[in-house]
Amino acid sequence: MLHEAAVFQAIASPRRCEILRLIWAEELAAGDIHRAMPDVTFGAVSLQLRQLLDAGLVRMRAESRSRLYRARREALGAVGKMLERMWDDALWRLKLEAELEETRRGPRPQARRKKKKG
Amino acid sequence: MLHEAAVFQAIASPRRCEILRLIWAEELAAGDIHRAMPDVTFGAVSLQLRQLLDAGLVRMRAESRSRLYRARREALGAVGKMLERMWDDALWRLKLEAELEETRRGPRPQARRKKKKG
DNA sequence: TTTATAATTTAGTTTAAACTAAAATGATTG
DNA sequence: CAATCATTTTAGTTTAAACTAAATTATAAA
Repeated sequence: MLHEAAVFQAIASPRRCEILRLIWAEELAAGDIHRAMPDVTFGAVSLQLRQLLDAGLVRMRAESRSRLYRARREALGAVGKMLERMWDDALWRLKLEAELEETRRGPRPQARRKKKKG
Repeated sequence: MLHEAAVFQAIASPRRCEILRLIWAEELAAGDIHRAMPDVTFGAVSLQLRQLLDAGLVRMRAESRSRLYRARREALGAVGKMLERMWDDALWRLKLEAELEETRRGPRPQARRKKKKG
């Protein structure tokens, strides 16, 4: 297991958390990660990836011209579990927000109705 | 349970972690906390305490002129467990370091000897 | 070898956090 | 009430993190 202080420091940045989330379940190239966060430069993403790598929170392997990153979930231990819960909560919030939006466009149903799919 | 992002942010600072450690097992007045970290001003300590309070990581109660703080261990959940482990490790490191120091002043004993007290 | 692609690194800038010194608050004592 | 103590708050400074733009490295394709 990693030195917790380093882990806390690493995940304190929303940017690094977002990167971790992106490469939590799949391996992505640095460029893919950057495309998912177009509000910053490629350089900025690369620097954060380096920090995560130095902290031991992600793995990297070179494939042809690309460098593929993925989270070292096993190294994150309990912090990882908490990140997952946080991300799940975010999804839940989005879902909730969508439902709230729906209610704003029509009368609030008495009881939960089966949603029409689509 | 608290919003994890806020917890991560709060514990990312070594100063705030140190404060949490001080008030983990006992209630301390702001002034006591400051006396334990004389490298910063009272004002600085007070500001960090306010952050911890706003983040919901500590409780405060006023008693006479003092304000007594203590960690809300229950609110910290798994992060709290990790902090504890981190602090235990620190103690262990100190102990180890002391033993190493001892070996530098004399021949390394074959097996652990009972320490002379004082 | 030249050109293009993928990423990293560097140097300098912006931004935010932590801090200090001093002023303000609020309870307690004389 | 004034004086003191414990603490907080404010305004301004220092320091560190994140960022950008541009230069650099490394791989692959033409």
